[in-house]
Amino acid sequence: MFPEVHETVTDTKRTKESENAKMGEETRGPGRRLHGAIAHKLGTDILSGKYAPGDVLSGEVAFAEELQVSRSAYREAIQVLTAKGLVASRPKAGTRVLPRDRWNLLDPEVLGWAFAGEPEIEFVRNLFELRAIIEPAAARLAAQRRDKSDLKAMKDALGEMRRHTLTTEAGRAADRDFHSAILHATRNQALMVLSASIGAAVNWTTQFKQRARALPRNPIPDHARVYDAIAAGDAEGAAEAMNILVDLALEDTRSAMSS
Amino acid sequence: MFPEVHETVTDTKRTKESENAKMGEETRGPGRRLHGAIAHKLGTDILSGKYAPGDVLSGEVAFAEELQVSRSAYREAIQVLTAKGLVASRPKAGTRVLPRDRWNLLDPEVLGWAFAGEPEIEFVRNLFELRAIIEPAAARLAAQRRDKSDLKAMKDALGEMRRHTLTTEAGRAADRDFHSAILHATRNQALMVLSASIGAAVNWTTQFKQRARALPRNPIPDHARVYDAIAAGDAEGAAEAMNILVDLALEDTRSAMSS
DNA sequence: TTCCATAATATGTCGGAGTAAATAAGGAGA
DNA sequence: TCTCCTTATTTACTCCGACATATTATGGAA
Repeated sequence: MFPEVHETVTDTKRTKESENAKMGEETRGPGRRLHGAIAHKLGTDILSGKYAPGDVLSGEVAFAEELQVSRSAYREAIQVLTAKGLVASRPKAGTRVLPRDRWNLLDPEVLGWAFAGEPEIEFVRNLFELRAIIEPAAARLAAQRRDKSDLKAMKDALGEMRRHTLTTEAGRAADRDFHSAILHATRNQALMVLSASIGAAVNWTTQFKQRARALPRNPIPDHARVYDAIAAGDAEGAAEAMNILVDLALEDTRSAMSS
Repeated sequence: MFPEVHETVTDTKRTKESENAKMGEETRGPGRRLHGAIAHKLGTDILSGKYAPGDVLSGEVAFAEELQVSRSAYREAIQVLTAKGLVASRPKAGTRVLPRDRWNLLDPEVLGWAFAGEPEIEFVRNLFELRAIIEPAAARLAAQRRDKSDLKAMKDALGEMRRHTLTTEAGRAADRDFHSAILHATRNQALMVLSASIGAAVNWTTQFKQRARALPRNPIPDHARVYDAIAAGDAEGAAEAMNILVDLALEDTRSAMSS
């Protein structure tokens, strides 16, 4: 769609926001390819609700032209979105956004797109609920299966957490490392994959907390209790301590988001 | 690399296995596009271990030629695998298989590729462990949040299960519907997404059980107990009943796989 | 030996042409 | 008038060949 001849305004909602993309500049971070940038843009647009489930995107040629990219790059981006269950395309019918229950919401990249804008509070609650299910169970397994290297990783992360606060990136990284070490000690691949998703979500929600206000609570003692139970091989104690930890985090986030 | 002047046989491993693919025939089921077929082939090859983490695939032109497909189709397939965390490609360095902990193992399609061949028994155990964590918690939430339509869906699925056995596709579908209805009643998007993965895994493992021998146990009473507890709003009872159900399924699968 | 300019190589992007599939339109037959 | 089959048309799908870009390897100068 060359701006000077936009006579084919066949689709519904293109008119008002034609000051669109032009890609390949600010949206395209370093190291990210063009098709990756397109996928990121479309992904965030879909997750933010700009394109709702059931909507059919404009055709390949039109949309690629609109974004000022080649059809190849656009198509490769669409394949990415298709792989994550966000869209599906068929000849003649076009490319349409799939219903939400088809989205791979636990895909790390999709989660990133969801949190790129303002995520729905309901979805954040869902993630915390999942975390409240997974992590105590993981702590229980970790207490049964951990070895010395696992304990060392947890202890190191705990030490890092003592040196920084959750308001710093280093502190959040240490927090993630601690939880990641626990997941790793479960020796369960599937749980570890969830670790990537949950860890990312936890990271973003702690950023929320930081945005709202400084953290009132000192998280070290709660984490230390989890570590002690795992080190002692106390499965039920580890599960219970982790339960408390997650509940407190949920509490903090809830009050932060209501402010 | 024009076919009539193929004197440049620079790559390493083309010689011995040149009787390879030719795609677009038996591997390409109806409704599946060419790039989807390529992604399926490469995905199963990676999950089966034919390409191990760290391996670098032959170059685009060479591999596309080997599969007798265009570079475009091959590239789109690679984008799919990249989106699922199986591979990553960089200019000059080539496309290499990522370590296992980067794979999105809970992606339904990836799970399908994993079960296309003979899945590692350890991985199946991991999935059941995850299921044993998720489903009782889901049943607990479902008991608290279900409405009439949820109960009707469960009841219908239960009725279907009574009419068929798990040796038939209809019976397995009913079993999946029952568990899916419970997940849906939790009102938790993240849990529902896991439903797709777990449901698929359960389906494939029940197929395993069937392959080994006919099911000895009648699954109806166990399922009915879960339903009764959810219908009664008994959260702890639902969790406990589901716990038993998952344990029994694990038991059956374990004995079937050891035979 | 170290460092920087240069070349080599593989992925990335582009534009265009043609194929195949799914829907819509139209016409023949009942 | 309705049904069914044929035909058009639209759209995604595939292919091709070329060029751009990024990264590594190479080789020469300091």
